[in-house]
Amino acid sequence: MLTQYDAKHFAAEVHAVVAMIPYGHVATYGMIARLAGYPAYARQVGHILGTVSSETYIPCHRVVHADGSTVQSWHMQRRMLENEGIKFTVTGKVCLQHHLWNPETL
DNA sequence: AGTTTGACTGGAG
DNA sequence: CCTCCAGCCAAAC
Repeated sequence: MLTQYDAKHFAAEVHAVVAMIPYGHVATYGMIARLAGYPAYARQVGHILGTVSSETYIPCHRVVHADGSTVQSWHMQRRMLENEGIKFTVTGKVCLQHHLWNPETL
């Protein structure tokens, strides 16, 4: 059982949630945090994806900011998303109305 | 042990 | 739609 914050457990949960994001869809850092069981850890999700992601392949490029914008310090992300058919608005954000993943569709 | 940093978020202006 | 800001929390200094 989990009595307090456990970095390894958190990383494992984040890994599992991100892995189920369907092709052509995206999720936000906040969604991942909530689905992983850590509602207030959106920032930590970003930390995990930026460091632990090298261990195993996970579609971390499908995780964007809550407003649909892509990560400023990770320019390759947008290209990867466009490569799988994701559309962007003229303001440079992912068209969430069409691509935001709905976890209830599992 | 105090401060800064960061792949975050929602609300206010 | 954009910028600014307080709240957020572990990690790195």
